[in-house]
Amino acid sequence: MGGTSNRSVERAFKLVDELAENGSGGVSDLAERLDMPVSTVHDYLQALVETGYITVDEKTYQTTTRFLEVGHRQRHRLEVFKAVRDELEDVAAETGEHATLLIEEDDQAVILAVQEGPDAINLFAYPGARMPLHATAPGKAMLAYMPADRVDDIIDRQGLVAVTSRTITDPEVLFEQLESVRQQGYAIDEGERIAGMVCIAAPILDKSDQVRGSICVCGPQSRIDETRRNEIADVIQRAANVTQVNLDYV
Amino acid sequence: MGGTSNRSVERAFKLVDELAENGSGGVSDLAERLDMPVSTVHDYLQALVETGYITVDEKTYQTTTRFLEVGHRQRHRLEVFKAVRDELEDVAAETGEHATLLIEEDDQAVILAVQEGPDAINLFAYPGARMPLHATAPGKAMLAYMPADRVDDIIDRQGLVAVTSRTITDPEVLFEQLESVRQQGYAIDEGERIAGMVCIAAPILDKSDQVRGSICVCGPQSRIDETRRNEIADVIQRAANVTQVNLDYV
DNA sequence: AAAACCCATCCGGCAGAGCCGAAAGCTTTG
DNA sequence: CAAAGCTTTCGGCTCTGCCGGATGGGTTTT
Repeated sequence: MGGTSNRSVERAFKLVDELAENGSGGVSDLAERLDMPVSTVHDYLQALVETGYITVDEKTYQTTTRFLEVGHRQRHRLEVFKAVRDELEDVAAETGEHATLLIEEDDQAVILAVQEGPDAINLFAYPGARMPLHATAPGKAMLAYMPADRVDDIIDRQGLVAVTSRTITDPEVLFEQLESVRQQGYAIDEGERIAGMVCIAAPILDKSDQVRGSICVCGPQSRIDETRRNEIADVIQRAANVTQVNLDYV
Repeated sequence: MGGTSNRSVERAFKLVDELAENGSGGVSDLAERLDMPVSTVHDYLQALVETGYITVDEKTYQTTTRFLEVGHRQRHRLEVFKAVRDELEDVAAETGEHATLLIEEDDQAVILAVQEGPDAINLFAYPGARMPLHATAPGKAMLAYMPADRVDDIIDRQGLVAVTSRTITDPEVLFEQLESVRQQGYAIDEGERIAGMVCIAAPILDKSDQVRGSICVCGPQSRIDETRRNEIADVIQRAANVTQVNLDYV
């Protein structure tokens, strides 16, 4: 752990994180929350406001819409996003459940887009939401198509942390499942991340068989029985295939 | 202009901006783009990666989905956003045009949400897009319900910059229009921001008559004649009223 | 296969920038 | 109107960000 990190950068983003996580606040309020000297926090907020990423109103600081903009632009640069867009809508319509697009980023699965019952009540599915790869259907779908040593590395770095009582924590079991994902063409998760929730996901591959993301459908266990699972699996696999074709045209 | 700004913070975000604006890049690539020493850029990127807002893949740096997440969270903390959501969808459906929700931030109008023809081809309407208040219907709708001295301040700081040949550049004319906005209850812009584009917008007020945002419908001039304008104005005013009621329940 | 080149990365000493205690302004509260 | 609680300013000491140069891996050129 070299710790080459630049202290100012670290602190600036600590402030951003705090504002993003727990909402707006005043100078001394934030100073206390982060256990920093008031004047220091003041200096940083000043600097951050000048960047345009933070704004003040009535001595209350908060994040600006610049984050939305940057996030949005990044998303548009990702080919998968463009390639999947229409498909995702279809999937949501055909299954009647939440359909999401995920990618892998820094050893985690991240939601890029959500379709149906937008970002409404669902606290777990919003753009930018991160989750462990091994504890979700889309994560497993992506792992299944990564080189084995890459998977080993991820397990090394992240561990197989249990999120619910059903999360896979044994590497053996994980590798077995990845094998069957490769055979079936889709992954499934039953309460491994959220109790009572079933997710079914298919990987999105490009023409050189690199994983680019995953399409996922989630719903309450009660609503998704054996036959519905097969239906859903069909729908998302078709969508993933179409996406793959689209990718080549982007 | 004291310039109290913290150099490290400034530089860190300059890098973020560059990556957001012109896409990913390597160390020396970015060093050149920003005219900074390579080793310095390397240090900053290192620090930024540690924050989780930037990621490296194959020596190529880019923004992460954290921006999406932060932007998303902010949006959810804004009451207007929640209050307007269903309405916006209805507006888009009823008018068949792009419907957007905007707020004021740092003397500018910013798009918070877009409905219909999602964030597709429309390069001008995406979440986070910023525009001058005086050159757009939603901007004028919001200005009309701000205290006069606030409007003066904004004109002082931002000026009435011409975006197209039809943009209002005369304060007198602007104030006249704001008056008629107050009488009609909605604002209109004909090619003042984008040539050939008509926008109609209604302000969203809370119970103490503070402006909280604006609902806007845009479309090509050719498609929106006199009668359609009135229809649209009715639809968005109704939506704005419902939103106002919703605001009290949030 | 050696040489030339282009990268990212490491190193380390110096200057200047970040740091924060203390004091000064502003509002709000009792 | 005093007191409390906030933001903001100030300024000198110290630490840290800075960047030229060295290192080394990787690729292309000769």
